[in-house]
Amino acid sequence: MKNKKENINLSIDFLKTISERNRFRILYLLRENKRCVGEICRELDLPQNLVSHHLKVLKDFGLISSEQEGVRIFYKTNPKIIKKYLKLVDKIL
Amino acid sequence: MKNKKENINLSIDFLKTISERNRFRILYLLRENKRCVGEICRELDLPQNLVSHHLKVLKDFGLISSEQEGVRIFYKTNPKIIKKYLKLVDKIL
DNA sequence: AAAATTCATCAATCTATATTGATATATTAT
DNA sequence: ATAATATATCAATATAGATTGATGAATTTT
Repeated sequence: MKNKKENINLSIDFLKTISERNRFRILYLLRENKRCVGEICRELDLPQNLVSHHLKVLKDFGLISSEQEGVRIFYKTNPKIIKKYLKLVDKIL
Repeated sequence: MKNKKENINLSIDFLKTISERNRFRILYLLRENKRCVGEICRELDLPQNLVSHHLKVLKDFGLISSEQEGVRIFYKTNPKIIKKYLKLVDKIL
């Protein structure tokens, strides 16, 4: 169990990560099925480099994971991790 | 019950509102006792106009409320409303 | 009524970061 | 080996919004 200040900072970082519109939409899109980058681009009508960038931010925070399948890379979300952070925020506020 | 798109936008607006560091700290500070603006400034070591600005953002979103007492204005948070929005986010993601 | 205190508001500036454009890397197909 | 496809990365720019500085409005005190 971390201390209060660390939990506050962690909560803020989490909230900043998911509050960006396109990242939130990506998480929403991935909540059911895994998708490759190109699919995400098409579904959300966003350029590839932008989607790659947001995927990296989400992955760096541990909210999504990826697996290579041939030339494509599929991303999937882990709802349990998201729930864990939401609970932390709920506990603090 | 609103439609999906509205709920997504509402969630994003909520997350943006609380993810700003100083607003998060204000909410954290107010979660127990009400405080006047000056107290918040002193506790968080922030200038008065900045605190007023963030209080307005939080109040406009309905996350806090205020009551005048003489020359001072006390703000308090409503944890139930925050919980309601967190639940919405949890449902969507 | 004047001064002091508390808070709000507005315009200007600063800052963080989202977006874009160009390019690199890796895998598959021909 | 070359071309084609899919994704990542990096530098440059754009933009949203946080912060600051100055001022105004309201209430209380003297």
